[in-house]
Amino acid sequence: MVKDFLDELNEAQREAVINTEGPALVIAGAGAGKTRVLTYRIAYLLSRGVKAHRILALTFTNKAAGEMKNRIAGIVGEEITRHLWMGTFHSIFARILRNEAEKLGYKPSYTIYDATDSKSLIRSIIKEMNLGDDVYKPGVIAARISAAKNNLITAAMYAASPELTSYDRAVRMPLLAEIYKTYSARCFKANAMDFDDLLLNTNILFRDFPELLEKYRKKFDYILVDEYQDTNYAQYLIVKKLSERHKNICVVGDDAQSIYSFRGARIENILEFRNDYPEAKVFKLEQNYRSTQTIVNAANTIIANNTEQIHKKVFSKNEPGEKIRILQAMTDTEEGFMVASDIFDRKYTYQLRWNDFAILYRTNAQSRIFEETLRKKNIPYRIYGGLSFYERKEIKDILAYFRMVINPEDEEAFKRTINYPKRGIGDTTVKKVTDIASMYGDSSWSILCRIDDFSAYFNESTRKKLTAYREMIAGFAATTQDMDAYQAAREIASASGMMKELQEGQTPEEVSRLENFEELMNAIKEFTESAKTNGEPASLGAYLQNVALLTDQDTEDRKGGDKVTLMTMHSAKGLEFDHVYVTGMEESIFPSPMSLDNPKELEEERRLFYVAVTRAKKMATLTYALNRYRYGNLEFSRPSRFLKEIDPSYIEFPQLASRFNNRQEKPRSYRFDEEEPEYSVKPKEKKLLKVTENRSEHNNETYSAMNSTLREGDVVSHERFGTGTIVEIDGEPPNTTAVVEFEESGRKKLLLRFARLKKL
DNA sequence: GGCTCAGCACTTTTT
DNA sequence: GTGCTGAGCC
Repeated sequence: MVKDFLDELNEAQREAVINTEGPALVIAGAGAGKTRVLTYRIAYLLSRGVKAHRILALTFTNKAAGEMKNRIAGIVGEEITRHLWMGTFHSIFARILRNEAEKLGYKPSYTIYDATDSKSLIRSIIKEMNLGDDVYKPGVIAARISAAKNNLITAAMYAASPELTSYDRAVRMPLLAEIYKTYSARCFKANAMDFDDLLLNTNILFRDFPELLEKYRKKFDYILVDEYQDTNYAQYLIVKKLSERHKNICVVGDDAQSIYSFRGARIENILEFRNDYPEAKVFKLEQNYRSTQTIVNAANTIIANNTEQIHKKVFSKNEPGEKIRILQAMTDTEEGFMVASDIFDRKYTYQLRWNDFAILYRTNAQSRIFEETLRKKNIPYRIYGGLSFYERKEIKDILAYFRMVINPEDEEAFKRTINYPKRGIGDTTVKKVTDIASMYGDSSWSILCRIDDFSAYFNESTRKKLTAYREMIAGFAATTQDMDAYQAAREIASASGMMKELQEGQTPEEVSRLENFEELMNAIKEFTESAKTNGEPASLGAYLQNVALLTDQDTEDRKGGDKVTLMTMHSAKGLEFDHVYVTGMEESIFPSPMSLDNPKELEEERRLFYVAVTRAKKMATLTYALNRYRYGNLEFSRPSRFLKEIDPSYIEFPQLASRFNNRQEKPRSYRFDEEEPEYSVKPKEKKLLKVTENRSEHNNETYSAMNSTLREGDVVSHERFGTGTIVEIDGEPPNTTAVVEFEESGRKKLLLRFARLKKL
């Protein structure tokens, strides 16, 4: 069996798999089979008798961990795979911190504050300190605190650092250290950790409790880290400490794909790996199996403009493939239509699925226009990013109830649930409660527990309402004690009035909120069932432990269906699509204006471009608009400098050719005129053309209702194909489909533009 | 206490 | 164009 899967690897991959002892650095170019090496290396370890629970594999996303687990399970079986310690840094160390929380003064039931919770807490601290949030911007402060934590700088260390504090004075935020201190204290009091605390506290745990460090050192015989170029200092140190004894540490990554420095990732970790482990074996995976030669070569010419990198020669033995297309649009709206029509045409010309296409952009704000244009063309799409599922208000609201039940000291959950649904406890009352709480250095919950001590502050009816709330939460804790997560969630949702509130909604937004709520319930149900089958705890508390660390990617995926993917270039990392559109290739967008004054940041933008282009398997299309709406008004923008960095021999400008050959004034996004794709439609493979009723002024085309006047057998003419006969019409408007047999060539063709048919 | 409306600020990427 | 906040009114 071992031999079987080793045979599927190339020389470099195999070496990286079987050299399991001692430090190893695997430099994996884009599409070079990085995940493959990781999974096989783990499978190989298991096949050599290493116990699954002694392997620690750290990834960057839940999705990566999940995929790897599936693939390993496919080789060695699910039962063994289940015992692997495989997950994101955050989830693995959250789990370890659950076990050891008390050492640091936390309870095992601690809550994880997500970015929204952190920001909201910071906002309220700023307010309490009577600082203007125009100077002390919560977002900026959250980023500063996060950066400090990623570099293991605690609040006390921060305040003691002349460098940091003088910087803060220079940017007119002298009290930042103070805010950081209060923030940390509040989190601690609320028995809550934010994302960065999970890593910071793990480090503190290992620093202050050497016997614990020893315990985990002995526990994990082999450590593997995926996407090592994206690790920050806190993560680096944890891994370094854990592997210090046996040094069986294998890190896999690609310095050319390091794109997360803004949130603390240090490309140096991978560049300088050999400084820490001079004896490390280095494996370079240079053959790209994903993309055409053109794409790989073009990407190489892009990244060659960077200075800081590990030398490697990525190559492809796939077909040369088509050139990279660069398309120009007059406006951002036209860019949207251009991309949408191009996808539409390609899909029906080449019989593709919507799944084969992805539209990538630099900022989430750009997604709106693509959503609109795709919708107008009835093209199904799936959008990632923006507000993630778990960040939606209705989801956070209901989760806040669960949090209150599990950890009633959770202040952010308290603020969310105290008056939602409305129960007559207004802002004034809430503020009084939280003020008293911070005065006593206590949680709001504990104030509610002895509310009658504060009759001077609250009149009787208010006290009654507060008590009713307290009893409701305490009641939930009691009644759901022996329930599984799903039963408990249902119970709390209906008894709290949340269900009723959601069901009463009439507007489309409210209906969608209810749908989201039901989706959450499904997710909880799934969690409960899978936990039960695996013999793991299925309680609400167990569910809550993971949920804060989930992103929507796993849930969105499940919806499935054949859809075009829309996402930022960042979130596209690790994915691949046949056809990729990299949009907004403009100086004012990409590279981001924020990066222009810093060569390092500019290099990171270039790596991001590299990542985006190398997502494409068959064809990459780069688009830009000459004018773009930026919050209100139209602004002029120039093509991105990155476009000029690609070796010209790999790119083409189809619009220019088209205009020339075809006397067409409009920029055209497809090369209809050059080589007509040949489609002899055999009866069984007949795929049908979808025609929509949408109208687009922009490309002066109408997908019209005239389809309803055409019948099978009608003789029609087409501006380019000549005359032909309709052999089949299927479906109801607006989704009518048709196949036409053209006389001229004697073969059947699918049409790109149904509306171009004229009945004769 | 709760609702509505006007004005404002915002756009880099996210575990 | 959007989403949040705060003032003003019921």
